Amino acid sequence: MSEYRTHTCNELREEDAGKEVKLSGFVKTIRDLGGCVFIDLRDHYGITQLTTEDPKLLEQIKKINVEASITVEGTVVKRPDENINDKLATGRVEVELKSIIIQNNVLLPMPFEVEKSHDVKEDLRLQYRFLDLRNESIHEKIVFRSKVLKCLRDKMDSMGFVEVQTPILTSSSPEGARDYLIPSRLHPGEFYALPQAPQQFKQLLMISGFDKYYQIAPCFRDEDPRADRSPGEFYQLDFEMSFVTQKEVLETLKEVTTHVFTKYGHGKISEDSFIEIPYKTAMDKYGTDKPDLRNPLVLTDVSECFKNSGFNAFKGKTVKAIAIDSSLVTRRFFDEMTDFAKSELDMKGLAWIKINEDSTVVGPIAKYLSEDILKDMLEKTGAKENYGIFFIANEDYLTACKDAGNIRNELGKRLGLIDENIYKFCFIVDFPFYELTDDGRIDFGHNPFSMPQGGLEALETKDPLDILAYQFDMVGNGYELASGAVRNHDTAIMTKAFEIAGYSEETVKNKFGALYNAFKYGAPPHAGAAPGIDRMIMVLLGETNIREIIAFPKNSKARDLLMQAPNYVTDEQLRDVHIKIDIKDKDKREE
RNA sequence: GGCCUGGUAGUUCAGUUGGUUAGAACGCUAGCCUGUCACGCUAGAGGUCGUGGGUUCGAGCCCCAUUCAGGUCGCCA
Repeated sequence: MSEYRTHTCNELREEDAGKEVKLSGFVKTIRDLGGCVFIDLRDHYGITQLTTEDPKLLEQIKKINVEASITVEGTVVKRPDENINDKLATGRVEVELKSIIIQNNVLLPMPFEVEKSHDVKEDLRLQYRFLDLRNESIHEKIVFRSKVLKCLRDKMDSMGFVEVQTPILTSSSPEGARDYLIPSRLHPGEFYALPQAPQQFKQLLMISGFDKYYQIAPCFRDEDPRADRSPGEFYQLDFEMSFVTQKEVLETLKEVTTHVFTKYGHGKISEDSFIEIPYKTAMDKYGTDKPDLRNPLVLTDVSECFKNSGFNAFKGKTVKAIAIDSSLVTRRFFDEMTDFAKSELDMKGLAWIKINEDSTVVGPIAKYLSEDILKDMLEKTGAKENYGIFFIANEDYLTACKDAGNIRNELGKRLGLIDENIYKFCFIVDFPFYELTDDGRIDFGHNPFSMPQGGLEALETKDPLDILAYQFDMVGNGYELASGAVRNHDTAIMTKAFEIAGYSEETVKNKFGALYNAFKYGAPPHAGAAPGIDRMIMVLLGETNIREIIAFPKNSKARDLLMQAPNYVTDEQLRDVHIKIDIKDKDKREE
């Protein structure tokens, strides 16, 4: 028997009545009724009500602060029928106290009430995260995360994957996100970098013949966070497979995702999930490469319709249309959407028309649309009586699509078109291999490790901007949940691919020396992907803030408010690693 | 780095057109209360209105700067 308890706070039931028990936990609330008192004792497992009428104990309880940790002894008693609380698993019994030991009282004022911590400003919560995590609902999310991690590991094991841990201290890779750097003590002036992903290691493991690798891998990127993007560090279910094509990787993603979302999701997986949508189609139809397919609205290209209309502002531009059933909205809805487009999306305006019940058409640009044009437009968009159509136009094709995508999302929200109780997944495939940079150069669109479709022949014969990559994302409910690729394992293709992007073979050798060299030793064809675990758990729980499902998250400036990192270090520490600080505002440095 | 929003009691917020002593709820403290489980009742303490400057007879409110936070764009192989 433990010195501290015979049972947890979630164990005692009616049939335990009469038992002498010992419980330990935190004081959730004290309800002092004068002659008797009730204490809700909370531990990791649940809540048990304690009670006493003993004057000596009543006196002792006056000294106990809420959230103190205590150990109590007492007798389990059945509650009278009229006092049963079915909201608690232990609500049919209570513990009649015999003794209380205060393990540690609360010595400072509480910064907030634990029971209401969810409503408290985030920086205060993070500063006192250890108290925030006592809150049952927040505590539960971390437990949930543990279950999902175990589920993922079990699933990967059962599918024959081997978990391999790869280095945390590694080398900086020049492409991609900004690295976190670690100065070397033994090698003055040299730096390690924290891995942005175990990308090169997992490819090396394929060359080592591990066939199927996975890892719940910490990844580090020194970029600004977002609500759905963890600051600084995050975890991926990183995996890679040999002798497979894109098809097998997508199947694996589907199997793992279906498994974990069926087991732990709060909604059903939609029947039509896991369809493959080419990147270009996604941009055309949804205006984004991470469409929320729960939203039934689609974009229609109506640029042609405006070519011969009298509305000059749209002439020669890309015009996207979104048709909505407007029978339940008023004129005001259209105006509010226009305001939204201008203020939130920085668009110049948002044109619209509304088709009345009697087929008359109203709206700011209605008068510019001839009968023929209108007929064509209704046919293309599927609009009819009691429908409205929004128009999004821009000289730049992609900007028009993206703006329209944002309008589509907002319409979905405002019209309540999103079914919160289902998950809809899809694969976005066929990402362009190259794209133009702002200054007109050709550069890799997504990542230089992926295989161009058509191989060497495509690189030698096609317009680079027409070449597609075996590169894909998995999207769920509008979130990018994974991305992956068939890797380029052929040094001839690799050299050519880099050449087109303006890099010499020397550069490739320098940048990816280990990989480049290893590919020369019978590298097998391989492919893989990496679902983001934090984001997956966030979507499983229906959360919109990724920090909610991380035990000790950094804030949106990548600061750890609890441990106060980053922070200044001593001059001696700096000397050890051969670093001199050179910042303008010297006053900011503390000794 | 840009843009948007916000910072008022321990916490969450309200605060009218710039006008007397800045309010509420919860929490906290003290007292009362023997069946509560959001216990109830009574009383009380608690504020440099983020910071600095300005306008004004007068600023929580208007202006400028600055700082912190959240969101977003850039960024994120």
